Formats: sequence, structure tokens, C-alpha cells
Amino acid sequence: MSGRGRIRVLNVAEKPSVAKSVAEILSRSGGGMRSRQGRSRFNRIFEFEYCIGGQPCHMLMTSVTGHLMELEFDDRFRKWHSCDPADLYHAPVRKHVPQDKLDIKRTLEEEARMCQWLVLWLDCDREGENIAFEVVEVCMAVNGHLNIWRARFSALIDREIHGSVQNLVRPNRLFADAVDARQEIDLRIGASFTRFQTMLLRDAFVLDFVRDNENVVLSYGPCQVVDVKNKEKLKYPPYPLSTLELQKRASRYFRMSSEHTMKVAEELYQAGFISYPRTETDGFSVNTDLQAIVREHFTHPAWGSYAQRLLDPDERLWRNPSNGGHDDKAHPPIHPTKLSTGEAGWTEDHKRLYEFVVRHFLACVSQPAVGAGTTVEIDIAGEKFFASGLVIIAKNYLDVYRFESWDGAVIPTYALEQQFLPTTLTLDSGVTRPPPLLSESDLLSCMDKAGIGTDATMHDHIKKLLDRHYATKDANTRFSPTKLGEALVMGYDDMGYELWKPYLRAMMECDMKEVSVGSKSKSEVLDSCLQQMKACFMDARQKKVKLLEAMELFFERSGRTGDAQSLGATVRPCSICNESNMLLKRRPNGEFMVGCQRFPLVSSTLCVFFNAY
DNA sequence: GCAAGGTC
Repeated sequence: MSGRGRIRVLNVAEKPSVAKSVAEILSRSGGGMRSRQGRSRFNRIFEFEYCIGGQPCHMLMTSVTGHLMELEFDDRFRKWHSCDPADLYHAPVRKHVPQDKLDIKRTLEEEARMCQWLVLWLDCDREGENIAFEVVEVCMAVNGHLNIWRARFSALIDREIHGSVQNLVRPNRLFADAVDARQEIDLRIGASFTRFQTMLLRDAFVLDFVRDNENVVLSYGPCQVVDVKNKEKLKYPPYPLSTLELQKRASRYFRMSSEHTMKVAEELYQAGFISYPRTETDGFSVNTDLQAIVREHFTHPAWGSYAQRLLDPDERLWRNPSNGGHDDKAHPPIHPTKLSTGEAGWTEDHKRLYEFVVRHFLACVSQPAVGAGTTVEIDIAGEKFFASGLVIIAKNYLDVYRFESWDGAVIPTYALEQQFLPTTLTLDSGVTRPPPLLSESDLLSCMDKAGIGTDATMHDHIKKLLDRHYATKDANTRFSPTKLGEALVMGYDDMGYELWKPYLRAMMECDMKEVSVGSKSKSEVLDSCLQQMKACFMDARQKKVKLLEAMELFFERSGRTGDAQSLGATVRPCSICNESNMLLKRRPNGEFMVGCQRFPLVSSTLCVFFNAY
């Protein structure tokens, strides 16, 4: 029970793991935390005592799992044949909590009723701010007296978390508005084009890839171009040391054979410097006095100062070691048992292995390293180059564990407009040739560079491509567009889509930015954007013959609508095999390719394929 | 039956 004078504070994070980490950090200095099950199996509730600005608080910390709400059309417009797809540009929409999120909603309602404050611990980006307001809406509906606060933090490290809760701010409605507008535009465009092209093409052609009774949907949707932001990344220290890890790491770091490693380790053990070296255990028992082991190393010339920092509460460097999950019930993980600065008779390998065991132990009880992923775009004589890398914010355990570095190049922080000299410039010559098919990893990095989707949604977009039969993946995970994929790109390409589509999208991104800083209102942007989007839709629909023509080159007519010739399609014979279904294609990236059914086209880049959507 | 984003 909370004591007299305490206020109850409901804290909500974007995901369960963040709720747990924040609760652990905030409760460490007090009496620890308890946890209990909420209505949702995955979103536990943590409770602990904490003081905010001198005010004693009973803290309840729980989480959502990303967005709590989805946007949908009113019932009257939900059925595909209930309206003209063009009506979807002004049909009423509403936000609602989908079925699978109702248990989280109920947890929030139950807890919010009994609280005075609500603190939002969502990610500090536009989507996070939008989710914050979804949580606010649910909580305020049951308790209108809630005092609403926003915790702003950029890393799950003690200093940041304590700092943010002592400096709470108000949530930013404008950021959330920008996302609202984005959602509404995406829904209206996506639904209208999807319904239109599905209903137009599904019945007119024999779609040979369709299995019996499968309900084909030819979906259409843009991807968000995301904010350029630095994403926090954590690199965790290793688990406590088992024999197997000792051997693997000694081999990797010192090129020592496992047999020799065990001989040296055995000698260090016999002389009392390390614990028994034959163990499968990679987690410490709760009874182990880890701090005493650290304390013994305070005076070591090389790592003594790190050991001291570990036990200094102000450094916030300590972390209870994680557990690798193996336990032989006989021996603890390998750890140092006596301080040594080197003994007479030790070989280089004795020194190396002892140092390794100590540093590994100190790393296990340290905080993970914190970094920020960064992408830098460089302009050289009008050509764009990209560099991506990592800026390390806090090295933490890497300070002592010198055997490991953070993968990938570390690039310094660049300021905008900063100039620098390239060290080498090369210009490779080459001839035009069909590029190789893209692998899944190529595709992902391609999407990443082009800003298509986000880290979290890229695999979703790829899956959707496959589900919709727009592309196939072979045994080597190489992607090829299908006939349907090629036809759709070509159809829209022939409408002149590539001319106005990217322009509109870019304009929309600018509008989102303006909403988020308050220089334009959400409704103003929605009105103008949707009006133009609707004009595009009407234009595309009016040019639907282009889509039909393109489809005709790949698929047989079902006979349920008129044929392509009568609609004005141009079909030229193939210059290679003389087949009449020859096809001259201008690809979205501007190159020309020739092909027919017997000489299928080699895919250019699927990225371009994406862009055309 | 449709979009995007978040996350499990």
C-alpha cells in the first residue's frame, strides 16, 4: 500500500522491455521493485517507490506494444462494393483499439482510475508522441483529473532515466498531429488504389498464380520516408565465463589452442588465482559476493581504476550480470580468486589468460555500451555518397574488455554543411549490363538507403511483395519480380506516374514537418493533400487502359472485359523470336529493356520497383 | 478483403 502523502503515478512505456529496464533503474536506489501480471500476458506491471522533485511517489510502470489504436473507415464504407473507391478520400474515419489490444487498454483503464499522474515513457520520435496521445485518450476517458507528463530520454542508462523523470515535460500535440495526418493519408490512398486496381484487374485477366479460391488483393501503398535520426543501439557484455567460452575466446583473442588454454588455466587454478576452470555454468548464483571480487582488484595498476569506478554509485556503471542459462550445479563461472600483478615463472600465456579472466569478469558486471547509429550523406561535385556508422555515446564495459570492439566503422559526428577532403576518389568504368538479382540483404540495405519503410517494417514490405505475388524469392534468396509486378510498374509508369508521384510524396513529407513544428495545421494539410491525392486517383483511373495494356502483355484476358487492342494497346512483335507479345519496356529507372514471354526480362533493382509504388 | 506505423 502507498503511504500517506504519496501520489500514485502510472508510467507507460512503448514496449515491455523498456518498462522493465526503466523500472529496474528507478527502483535500484530504493527498496527494489515488485511486479505483477496485468490483463495482457506480455505487459507486466512493476511497482516501486520513488521521489520526483522531492514528492514521494508510488510508481506503477507498465507498457503498451507500439500503437494502441488503428485508423479505419466508418462501417458504411468498409465493404468493398459499398462505395466508389474515390469516396474514400472523404469518407469518415475513426481511431479504435483493435481486438488484440483490448487487454492492454483494460489494464491502462484499471490502473489509471487509481492514479493522479500519468507519465509517458514512449520513444522520443513522432510515432512515440502519437502513441503517447493514444494512451492519454484511453486513460483520460476513465480519469479526467490525471496530470499528464512526458519523460524524454534517449538511452536506457541510469543517468538519462533519472534525469528525465526529474525533468518531466508536457507531451507535444503537434508531433502526434503529424502522424495522424500521415496515417489518414496512407489509409485513404492505400485503400482507394487497392480496391480500384484489384477490382479492375482481378476479373479481367486469368491470374495464373492464384491458387483455388484464394482471394487475391492487389494492394497499393506508399512507405513512409522516415525522419533522419540516430537510433540508440546497445552492445551487451558477455555472459559469465564457462569453459567452452574460455576456450573459444582464448583461441580468438590469443590464438591459443584449447588444449594449451586448459593447461595454463589449470596451473592458474592450482596456484589459487582463478576458480575451477572446468565448468558449464555461465551465470553467478545470487549468493556470490561479486563486489568483494571487484574490490580485491582496486590496486591493480592496469584495471584497478576501472574496478573502483564499478563500485562508485555515482558512475552508475554497475549492472548485475546476466545469466547465460547453463548451470552444471557443481561450479561457478570462471572468475578471479586472487589479485596478481604477475608472478615469477608466469609465461606470457599465463599473464594473458589471467588478465582475460579478470577483464571478462569485470565486463560481466558492467553496463552495456551505448551507441547511436548515424547515416551521413555526402555530396561530392553533385554526386551523393552515403556513409553509415556508429557513434559510441558510452563505452561502459568496453573500457575494460579491450578484446572486443564495436563492429563496424566508428564515424565521427558530422555537422551539416561541414566540408572535408576525401582521402581517395575513384571512378570505375563499366558497361551497361543487367544487374544481378537482388538478395534479401541487398534489398534490405537498398531500402534502408532509399528510406523506404523503417527498420521495423522493411521485412513486412518484402513479405507483402511476396504475398501479393509481385515478386518471388528463389532458393538462394534472390528476388525476381513476377509478371504481375512488372505489369503494374509498367502500367503506372506509362501513366506518367513517376512524374508526379515522388513530387507529391516529397511535398507531403514537407507538410508533415510543418505540422510537427506548428507552422501548418493538421486539417489544413489534410485538406490540401487529400484533394491533390484524389485528383491523382481520378487521373489514374481515367488512364486505366495503360494498366490493362501492361497486364495484357503478361496475362491472358479472361474474356470478361474488352481486349487490349480495342482499348488502344500497342503490341509490337519480338525482334528476337518474332513472337507478337514482344515488349519494349522503359523501366522506372529510365533504362530500356526488350523482352517477351520466352526471353524474360532480368530484374533491374527491386528498389526502383518499390519506388514506383 | 484495403494503407502506414508501432511491437511480441
